[in-house]
Amino acid sequence: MGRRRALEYDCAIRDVLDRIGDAWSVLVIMELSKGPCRFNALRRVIEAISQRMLSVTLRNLERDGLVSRQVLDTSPPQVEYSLTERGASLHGAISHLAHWAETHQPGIRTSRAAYDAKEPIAS
Amino acid sequence: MGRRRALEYDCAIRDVLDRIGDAWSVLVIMELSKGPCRFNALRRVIEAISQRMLSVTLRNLERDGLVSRQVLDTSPPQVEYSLTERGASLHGAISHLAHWAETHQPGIRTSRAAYDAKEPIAS
DNA sequence: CCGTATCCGTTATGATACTG
DNA sequence: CAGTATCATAACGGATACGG
Repeated sequence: MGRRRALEYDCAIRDVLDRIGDAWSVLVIMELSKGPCRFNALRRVIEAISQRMLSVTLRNLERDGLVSRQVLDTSPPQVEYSLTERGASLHGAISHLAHWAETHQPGIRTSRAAYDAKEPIAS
Repeated sequence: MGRRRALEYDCAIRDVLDRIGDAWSVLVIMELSKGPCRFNALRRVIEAISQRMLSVTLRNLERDGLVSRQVLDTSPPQVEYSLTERGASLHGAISHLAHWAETHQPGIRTSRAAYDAKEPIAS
């Protein structure tokens, strides 16, 4: 079967990872932590994201109360997204992990290279 | 295309989430943080994990230098897994996120319920 | 401008069977 | 006990076209 929800496992951390473990949520949260942003503006910044995935990602974040959606009453209707207080606090927790990642990335890359060297593609 | 590596995005946090974002890595790290454990013992504890996924998960964690693998010279050969120092430090970073998750889970569930109530399955 | 709906290829993963 | 190989399948995500 697919990957998601392999186990409910009433573990709070799973709830969070199911949300931010995907490819885009973290990037969106990071971007919104700089300030409110409109849909297409986000698209331009994250550029590689498809319209569909940005839409899905934002909807999920909004559903969890991490992002708020504000429809502006302008001539071409605009929609502005921003982090809620909860989203901002999550951003803090993520930053902690991001700091760990930056600190250990060199070591991890070294480990990977060493591991791969021992197990060549062909046997 | 598939889900993984939608964007390389030279962002260290992605490297970490690509590793621990999956369903099992966090559970394995959590379990090993309690102390060394053998393969089938892990299987029993995490119970819902398939043999294949435990194998794959452990291999990836080992590749990143987060887990060490020790073959014991016993009659039926046994293999003991344990967190490396790096793995232990990641566990610390995860714990921080886990704490956030536990703190905010009730609020998130409330938000989800409210959101879903507004958008019924049938329109 | 801001999305949603559909189609469809790619990938992750469980089941099963087999090896050391 | 501790894995690996193969297969089938469900889920993910991009492209595209359309709607508000």
